[in-house]
Amino acid sequence: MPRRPPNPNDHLLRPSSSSIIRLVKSVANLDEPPNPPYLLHLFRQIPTPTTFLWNIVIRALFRGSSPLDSLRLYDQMRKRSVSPDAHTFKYSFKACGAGSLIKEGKSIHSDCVRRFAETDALIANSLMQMYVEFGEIGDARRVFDSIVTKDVVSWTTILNGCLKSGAVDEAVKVFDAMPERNVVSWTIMVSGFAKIGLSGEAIGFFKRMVEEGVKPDEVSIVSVLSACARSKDLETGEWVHRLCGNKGELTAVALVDMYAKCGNMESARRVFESADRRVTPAWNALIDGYCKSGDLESAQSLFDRMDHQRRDVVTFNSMITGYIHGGRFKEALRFFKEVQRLGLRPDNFTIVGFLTACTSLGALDQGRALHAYIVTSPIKNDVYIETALLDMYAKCGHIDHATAVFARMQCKDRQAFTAMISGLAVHGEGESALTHFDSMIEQGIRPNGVAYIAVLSACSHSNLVEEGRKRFKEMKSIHHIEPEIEHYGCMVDLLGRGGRLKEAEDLIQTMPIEPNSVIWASLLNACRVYNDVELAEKAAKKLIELEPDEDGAYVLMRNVYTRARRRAEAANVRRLMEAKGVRKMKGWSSIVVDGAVHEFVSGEASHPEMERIRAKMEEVEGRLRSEGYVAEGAGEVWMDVTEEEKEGVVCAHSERLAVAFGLVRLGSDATIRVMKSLRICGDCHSAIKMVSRIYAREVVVRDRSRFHRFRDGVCSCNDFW
DNA sequence: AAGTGTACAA
Repeated sequence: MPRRPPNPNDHLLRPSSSSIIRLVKSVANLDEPPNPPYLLHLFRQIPTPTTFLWNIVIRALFRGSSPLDSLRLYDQMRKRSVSPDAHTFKYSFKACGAGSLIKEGKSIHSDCVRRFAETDALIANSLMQMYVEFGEIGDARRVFDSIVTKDVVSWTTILNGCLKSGAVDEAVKVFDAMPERNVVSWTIMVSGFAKIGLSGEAIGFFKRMVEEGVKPDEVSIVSVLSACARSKDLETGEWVHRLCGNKGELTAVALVDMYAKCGNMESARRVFESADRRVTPAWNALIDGYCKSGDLESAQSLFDRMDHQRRDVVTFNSMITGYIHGGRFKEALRFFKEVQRLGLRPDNFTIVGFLTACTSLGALDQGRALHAYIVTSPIKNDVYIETALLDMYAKCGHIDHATAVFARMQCKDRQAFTAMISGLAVHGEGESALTHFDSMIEQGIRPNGVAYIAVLSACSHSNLVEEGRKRFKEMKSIHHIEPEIEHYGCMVDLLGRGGRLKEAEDLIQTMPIEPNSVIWASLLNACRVYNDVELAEKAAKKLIELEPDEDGAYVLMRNVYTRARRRAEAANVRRLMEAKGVRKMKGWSSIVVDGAVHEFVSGEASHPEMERIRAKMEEVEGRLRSEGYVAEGAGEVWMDVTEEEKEGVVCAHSERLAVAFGLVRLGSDATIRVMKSLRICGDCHSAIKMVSRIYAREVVVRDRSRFHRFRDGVCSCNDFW
């Protein structure tokens, strides 16, 4: 029968019953899913449909993604006492599976056993598949065992169910016991193992399949290429490429993605350029590859070359994360505006990207606005969004909001716990961080190296030396995680700041990894705090070897000599710096007022409201002095300036300018929130403490390593940072 | 009965 296109006005012609039946059959059998209301409208005009007609409409409806309509039809069929046959059940089970209609599925199952034995593979296979989609592997297994003559689909379905439910050993048993395996069975093994991170095994199954003479199809090729991409197995990827050529647009996409993820952008580009159809996923895979390799220019030029109509939300998401990883947050935020302007629907990936940009910029207000938007939008919170949200609040200074987000999370994974722990760490809440870590382990979540970085840095920020030592030992002895350079860095910091300089030095000497600049800088900083000139000289020498152009070692060394009253040597360091052309890095601070970011650089007077700021600073200085404040500049030199300049410039440190600006422009009860690019200096720290008391203002400073919350003359760091 | 591009913690 020739298929005719559905015409919405056909029903107006009041056709005969037989032509309606022909129309329903043709609409229901279309490859493209029909419009459900239209199909139902036609169907209802048939006075007494046969079981066959009910069946094809039930099938058409769930294919058109209306599984609930399928089941309504099944119910009507029963009410009108039409006998269901095997196909009725097959399609109804599929509809239940597709729509996660668990209750309905079980009830139809019991209807079914009253009429048919489960031993019929036609029914049993779809029933099994339904239980697999419900995640009820036990029920699926029971159905499987009851089938008398299992065909290859029965075996393959239960195999898929085992892997989906995480029963890997069971899956292997089923696979070995199968009397016959086709390309689908093999592909299930390939993708199932790849999904749980065992890409090597996944690739092994593919190779075995080829050896046993089963011809790979496009789905299996795509699966194995994805496994190669995941495990960065370029060699196998190239072998698959030779095996399959680049036939088929899905293969081409998978090849581009595989080469890009393996870091071979030349091959990725070659496949892309020679593909007959450059579909959006292929562009996206290539763009993302350039972003991941840090080549934002190539990514941007591809993006520009792309047909505007072709760009989808994934394209934008890739660009956004690319710019974020490149540290270009403001440009990343511009893509969001573009997504909205084009009327594309931001998805969870977009939201996470936006939040990450806010976190890095310290843009609390924008992050908060997005949080409000999520609540009212159709976007469903997931663990990524929630983790990004809590991280945003923590890093923007609101540890209480972060804690609240965390408490409400339905499923807390390792990343969520780690974000919470490191949030508590930078706020100096070490004990709470350790409690969270312990409760994570109690819940059966195994820590990894990153979680341990968070824990050890929490100990180090809160001066929990013994706890830190204990955790560091347990890391290897209990959790079998080999410490990496970052963990040694935390330990050197912890021991050094805790005054155990000798132990810190011993650790550096005995650690199995070559110490890096972070480690030597930590030790040097500890030497400055505890006035150990000799060890400081050793550390500085190493640091300068590793980073000859950086100013850190010189600045710290000058402070060490000055504090030890060895002025000649301090001056010598200064001369050395000048001779080598090492320049001091200028720090900056920023503060948000009325949604606008204001940036301040030490000693610079470029801000348009500088007059008011200067007046405020003079007033503040006056009040500090009358309260007995003396600039610590006499003992410690923090800036690269001469003695005469010293006090004046210390007073003009960027964080002081930002705080003064906050006093001028913010309401008298608003918290002053400042972000600083470097660590806060000791002098500013004491001054801001007093400001918080004299002006009865809460001041929060986020510096390079942690938060300082100043309230009533006290800082949350307890002067330890 | 199987597959495909983008995300969070340091």
